[in-house]
Amino acid sequence: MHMALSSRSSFAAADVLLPAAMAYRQPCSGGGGGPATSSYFGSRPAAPFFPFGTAAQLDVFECLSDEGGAVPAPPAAVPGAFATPPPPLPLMPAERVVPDAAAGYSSHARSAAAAAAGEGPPRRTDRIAFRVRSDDEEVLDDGYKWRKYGKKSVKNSPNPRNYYRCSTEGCSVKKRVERDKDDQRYVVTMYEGVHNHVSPGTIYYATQDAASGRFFVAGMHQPGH
DNA sequence: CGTTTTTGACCCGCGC
DNA sequence: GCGCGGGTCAAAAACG
Repeated sequence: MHMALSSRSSFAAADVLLPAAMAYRQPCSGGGGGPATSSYFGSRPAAPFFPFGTAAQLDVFECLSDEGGAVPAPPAAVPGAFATPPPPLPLMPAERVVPDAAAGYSSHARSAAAAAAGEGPPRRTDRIAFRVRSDDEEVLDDGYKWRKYGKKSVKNSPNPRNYYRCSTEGCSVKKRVERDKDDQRYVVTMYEGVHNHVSPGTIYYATQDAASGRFFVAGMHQPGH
């Protein structure tokens, strides 16, 4: 069963959401105040992926980082991103969600990843988490094809956590999805790793300007296709 | 028929 | 050393 790849008309609002996603992501890596560590995009200018989808559902968009901790969604102007997103958000204090998620994941994900990869070294993986409002849809369509490989109930949450892996061969990007334990209306999605390929769904893609580090929507299809 | 989901077992690191 | 919590594997079932 495939997710809502086509069951939902997510394209209509995508032009709005894409900028939004990107805009939020930039501050995401910086950690809202600390030295811009650029944990995610900054260090990996490659394969883009967009953790969002089902446009209509995206109500609140928060970004979490495994090192900075909470990164409250930047309310207004985001330098660099083209269009300032129109999100009427911030009703949710990010501090509540992040510590839990971030702490838990950073410690365990590391060991687990290391074990799985068979390499002990501090192989830092790009990890990014989003918390979006989605009442009925759990798995947001981000254009990639995911294969579920596990499901676990977590200690401090009544909701199970689902584990997905990118089904594209050679791509080891993982993603875990769970409903917010406090707000069942929200879904926390965590991505780990970077896709080594473009979206099979050929949704949107973007390019990053090496000099400025900014992102630009380059089109609707893969380059050269 | 190929791919994905399901689900329990297994494994591993960490804290006590 | 042991138990707990969390992440992954793998076999079988389900699905399109």
